[in-house]
Amino acid sequence: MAKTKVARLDAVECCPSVLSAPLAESEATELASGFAALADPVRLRLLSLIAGQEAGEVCACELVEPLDRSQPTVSHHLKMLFEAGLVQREKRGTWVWYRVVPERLEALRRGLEAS
Amino acid sequence: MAKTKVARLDAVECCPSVLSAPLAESEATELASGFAALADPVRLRLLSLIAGQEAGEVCACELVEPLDRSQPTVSHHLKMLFEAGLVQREKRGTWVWYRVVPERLEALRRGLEAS
DNA sequence: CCTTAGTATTGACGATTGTCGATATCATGG
DNA sequence: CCATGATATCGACAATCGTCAATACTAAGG
Repeated sequence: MAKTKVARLDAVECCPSVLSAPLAESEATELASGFAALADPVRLRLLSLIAGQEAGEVCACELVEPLDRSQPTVSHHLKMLFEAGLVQREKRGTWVWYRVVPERLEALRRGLEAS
Repeated sequence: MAKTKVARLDAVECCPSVLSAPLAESEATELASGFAALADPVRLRLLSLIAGQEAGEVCACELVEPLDRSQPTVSHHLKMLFEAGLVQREKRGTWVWYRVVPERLEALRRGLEAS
């Protein structure tokens, strides 16, 4: 991807930035909901656990114990991450496998970029 | 709020990343509180309004009207941004002037960086 | 079928958040 | 001093959030 050439265009069309004033109310609401998904330590650790896997994915069954939270609580946070577009999930038999969506993280990261 | 002393001081103190697994609980809590400060549309618009000033700073009196919120509400959000280290404030006579702290935004941005 | 096991949902609870009106604090200019 | 105006704090309220126990759902193996 020739990113340098189209970088500005993408930034303008695809993802509003905090530093590109003035931020419209709808853009602000959209960005804020993304950051809200990151505003919890359990969810951040979930992301880091999933992203840290060699295979790029991990079974939900391996995410309960290291977080020291109940299974419903972990399931709840995984759902929030999924609905925020930060992780993707795939059911295989009894198990559900999660992987991060780097593009979504990148979009939020660009929201904090200095113009 | 003294953090427990850690061997890899630089790596831990400077900027933990979501994608640098595993994210310790204290690091996750620290990062999450930063993102929580960004998880509100009013605060994002405040940041964009302050950052968008030519002079790099703006009087608080100019921030109430464009946000369509009461003065106490805006003051409340400015306080949260200040306590999160995202803005700096300076009192000059009756007025208070705000400017963004780019380093803080940058630190949070790096928290979302791929490895 | 029935049991087992992984995952999701429900219902409840205390804690936190965003909001505003009322009020306090503070600096300035008569 | 006092009056004015900018900013911060307080008190209250509804709404949302994080959490867990209980339970429902679902796929696999006897």
